[in-house]
Amino acid sequence: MTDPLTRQLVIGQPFCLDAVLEGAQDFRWRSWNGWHSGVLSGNLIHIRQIGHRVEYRADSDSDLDILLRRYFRLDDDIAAIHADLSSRDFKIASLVKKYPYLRILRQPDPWECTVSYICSALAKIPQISEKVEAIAKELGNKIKLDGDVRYTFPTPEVVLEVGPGPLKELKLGLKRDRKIMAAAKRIRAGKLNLCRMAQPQVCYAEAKRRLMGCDGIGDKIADCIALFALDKLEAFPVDTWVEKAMADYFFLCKKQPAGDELVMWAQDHFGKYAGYANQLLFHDQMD
DNA sequence: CGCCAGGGTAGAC
DNA sequence: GTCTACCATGGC
Repeated sequence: MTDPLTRQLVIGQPFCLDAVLEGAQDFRWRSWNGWHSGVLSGNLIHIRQIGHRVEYRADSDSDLDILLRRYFRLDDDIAAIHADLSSRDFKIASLVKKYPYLRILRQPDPWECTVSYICSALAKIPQISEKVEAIAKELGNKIKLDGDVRYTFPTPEVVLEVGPGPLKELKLGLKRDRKIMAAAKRIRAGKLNLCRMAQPQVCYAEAKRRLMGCDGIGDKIADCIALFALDKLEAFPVDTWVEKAMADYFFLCKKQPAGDELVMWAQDHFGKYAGYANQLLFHDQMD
């Protein structure tokens, strides 16, 4: 093992790491000794912002610049996205001004994202985080950086190999253990190819349909996975918070459509970046 | 103790 | 299509 490396990533656009990670829909970031500690694609990474750059430390020789640029979606023209959303809706325009640094992340492991959102049902954010971390600690590999100890997230193969016992013992609740096993089986059977679904040639509708083919994955969880890990920016996850925000801002005097109808209304109203609008509405409710 | 929480499902109308 | 009970655990 080589010594840890310290590098700096040049951002080249308005960016605030603390704001990005605070609003991030990724449950694996921790504070550690003045750094943000996270596990990305099996790498333990420490990051912090220095001026207009992001400084990071990691053990890997692999090109983490590319990984982080993809993760933070620095390839998005965020100014153009904000302009497009603002021109479509007055409320969203005000939220863009209020939270200019909020971003969607492109999570590198759609399987981890899937398990995370299966864990998210009827749970608070710290509880979701604890469940995901418990799974990693139980079945992942230990990784260290400086004095920090974390765990990689186990692949579906590992989850299948150890069988249903370990997840059951974690007492995840609401049949979450069985739902995770079921999703892993669909991946093994080739019925759920998450990596292929992350490609642009697989459209949002197909990705969502395939995700919902899993027992325990409905509209909301499918939209979360599509938005945060499968690069489908028109996805619009409707949870209790977003539903309330929509009722307050857009359906005060009208009857609010339910389920899929509301998602389609949002996609028509907000356009191809509906996911960013969703992120703004959700974050504002949390705030 | 009672209540509710980033959902999903099956069974009842 | 819409409503309801149920699934389980932890925090308040």
